[in-house]
Amino acid sequence: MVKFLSESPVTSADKTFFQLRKDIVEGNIQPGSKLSETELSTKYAVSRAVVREAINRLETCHLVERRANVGARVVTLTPEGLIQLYQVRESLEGMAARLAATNMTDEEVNELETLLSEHFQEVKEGQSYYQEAGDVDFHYRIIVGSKNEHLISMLINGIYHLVRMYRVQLGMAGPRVSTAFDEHKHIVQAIANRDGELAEMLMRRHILYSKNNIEKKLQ
Amino acid sequence: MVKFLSESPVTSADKTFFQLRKDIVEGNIQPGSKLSETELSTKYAVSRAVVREAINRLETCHLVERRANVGARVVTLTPEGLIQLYQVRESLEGMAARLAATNMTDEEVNELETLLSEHFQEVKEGQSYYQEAGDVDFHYRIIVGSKNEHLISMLINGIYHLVRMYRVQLGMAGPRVSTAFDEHKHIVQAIANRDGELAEMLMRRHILYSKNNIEKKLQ
DNA sequence: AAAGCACATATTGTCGACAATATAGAGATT
DNA sequence: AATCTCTATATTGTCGACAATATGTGCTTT
Repeated sequence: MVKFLSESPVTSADKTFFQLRKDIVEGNIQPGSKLSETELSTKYAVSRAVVREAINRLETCHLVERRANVGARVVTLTPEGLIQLYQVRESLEGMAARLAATNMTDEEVNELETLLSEHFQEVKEGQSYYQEAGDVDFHYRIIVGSKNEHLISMLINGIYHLVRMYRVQLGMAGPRVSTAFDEHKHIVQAIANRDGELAEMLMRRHILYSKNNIEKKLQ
Repeated sequence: MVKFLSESPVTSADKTFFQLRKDIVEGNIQPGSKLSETELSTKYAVSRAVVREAINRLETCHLVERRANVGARVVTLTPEGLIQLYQVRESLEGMAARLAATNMTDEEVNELETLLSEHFQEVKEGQSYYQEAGDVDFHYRIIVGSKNEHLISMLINGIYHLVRMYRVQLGMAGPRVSTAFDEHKHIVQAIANRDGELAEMLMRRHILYSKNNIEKKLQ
């Protein structure tokens, strides 16, 4: 169950994949830049086969684009891409919230409420540097709480890293601080009331606002 | 644009991937069975590296599950899995229909209407053996018509092959013939009227009915 | 007899080398 | 001068061999 959150690399290809993904998402490897297999294999001190496997996995995350016999490049971010990404995210996370309202155990709901109050303390004390981690954790729990494997996989393996990449590239460390917190609170209330429809609607709005906020930065 | 429909294999790993996917989806390789790398490499006359890459891609389609140092098995189908799959499909294809109503060109809408009338002829003449291909084509066009790359990729690379696999395993060659046709007709009308909300709702119902139909077979 | 341990075996993970392909640049041609 | 062709080079695709790991078998021990 927690396997989605604590990805523990067991194989060398795993480690290389996680490292590369981190480097791309956090901007250490620039969008549009080429991923040379030989270069990376010397850099990370592994064989080319390992790097190839890592790049293949990055491709399925939509973090790199690969052309046969040519190579892989880190995706370039575009305003259209951001809009399309948030369209999908709105739909999927809305669905996750709806399912979570039905499928989360009482204990999981309690933990979500605890997380929220911790979050509240941090916001009150102005510890905005915990923001991103807190926000990611909040969304993660609801996604996992949906108990739908396909949904979980698409969001956590696919969408989320791209979202983070956009945030980093646009220089937005965390989400909108105080307003986002209120939105989180209402979503949790709806889930605690087992009101799936409301939870979905609130989550969709929450993500829509978030998109609008990011779009402002883009222009 | 058409790249999603006409996947042309250029590399040896591509061909192996397509072949394996076909064999799994069409039931030539049974659910739950082990995919031995050495065995497959002799069977398809390619190196183990090629087979490994193909299996990796199958894993990202959720057609096989892999455990490190142990190997890959074809997924086993469960009633819960089917329900979760159709939950996601309902949401995503509903979204696709909504976006298609906005983003399809007039020409694409015309082609969709043409396809539908061809389909109608076939149903009238009782050529139900064209059913599945026609149904798949219908859904494909709307998905591609959404013009959302993420959505297209998730549905066509991920969901659809699993759906087909369930259909084959449950012995349902095509979808429900006559009623499904009417549903298709209404969806196209909504798209032609550029009524995204209605198109989404009708598509969701269409998939819901389809799910109910399959669930009956499961018990 | 059941449980635990050690070892043999088969499978996956990793590696370096070779083959096939794309790209850039020099030279030839109009 | 511009374009085309050919070649050299670098990169990716493929392969077979070796290393590391998991699993099953037989033995030992209680």
